[in-house]
Amino acid sequence: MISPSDFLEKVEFRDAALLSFVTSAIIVPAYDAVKRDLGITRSEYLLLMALSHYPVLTAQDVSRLSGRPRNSISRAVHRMLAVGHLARDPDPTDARQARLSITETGRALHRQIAERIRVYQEEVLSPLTEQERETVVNLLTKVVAQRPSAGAAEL
Amino acid sequence: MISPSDFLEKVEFRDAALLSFVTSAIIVPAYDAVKRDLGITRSEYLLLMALSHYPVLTAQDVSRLSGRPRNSISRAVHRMLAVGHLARDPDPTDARQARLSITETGRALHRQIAERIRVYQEEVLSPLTEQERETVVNLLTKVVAQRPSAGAAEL
DNA sequence: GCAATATTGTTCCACTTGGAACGATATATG
DNA sequence: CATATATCGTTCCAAGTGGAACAATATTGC
Repeated sequence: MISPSDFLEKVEFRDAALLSFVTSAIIVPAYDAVKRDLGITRSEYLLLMALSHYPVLTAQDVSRLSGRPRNSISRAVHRMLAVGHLARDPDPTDARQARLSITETGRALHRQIAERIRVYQEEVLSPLTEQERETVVNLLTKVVAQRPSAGAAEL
Repeated sequence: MISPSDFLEKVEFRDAALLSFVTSAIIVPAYDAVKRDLGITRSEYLLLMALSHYPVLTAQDVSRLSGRPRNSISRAVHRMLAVGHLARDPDPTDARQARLSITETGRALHRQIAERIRVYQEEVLSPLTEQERETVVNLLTKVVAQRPSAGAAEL
């Protein structure tokens, strides 16, 4: 039987493939679990996540921050408004945009989602010692520092 | 202005977010360029990639190897057959499955795609020294070794 | 101050995706 | 040997996705 990880050693861009494999091992199951159990799509939790770290954002801000297109965020905003996880106020200085903020129930949901993803992260990265993990984080941080505005995390 | 990378420092699962950010910075633009310039979808190049490293595979093999569902691979097989990048022969010992192999034009296309992705990889990882990069690769390899059959690379 | 241009958020649409069910074939069980 | 179960590849369908065009509003340049 051929396993997916055998494939990694053969591929022409092995380093990217390794990064992708590890990322997927965390993100994909976590994302599936969140969608299945909480009914939240990716755009929706990116929206909640952005708003739980910044008190007020426009939809455009969230789009740029998350790397999702504006129409996806627009849909997410409507769904989250409908279930009361978001508040939207017109911006008094610019009638085009609206000021979005997260509600307490939205924040609670975000905490649930984040905790769930964190559990997957810990499990996948458990083969590394504390120090090894810190090394990886430092080196990846160095990489990110060179492209602060690149495509955004495919979280 | 808030940049996506600022977000990384705040998120609850920063390590996964870092991995995801770096992976996306390579994979997403590379994938977009391949689709735009060569008209090849992700399932299709995963198919070509698998077959350029294993002489004969069934669609099921490719599905397991790539982590893509069987119907996606099925579609990819038909498209690649239509343009002559693939050959399909009935398996004499099992009429359910077919033996897939890549043609010379398929192999050439694969080379183009792989080279293109490799260029993105080199550009994004260029902030690391040779040694640092080796360190990252070793540590990620250690992580992968613990879950050889996990979800497969989201390449 | 006014016309040209840019930006925000939305709707529309074409496309990709992956789960589920299906027919055909193979394997296991009694 | 017959029936139940599993597997392969396919088709169907519902859902998510993102580009493009759009109306409303803001900003810029003359």
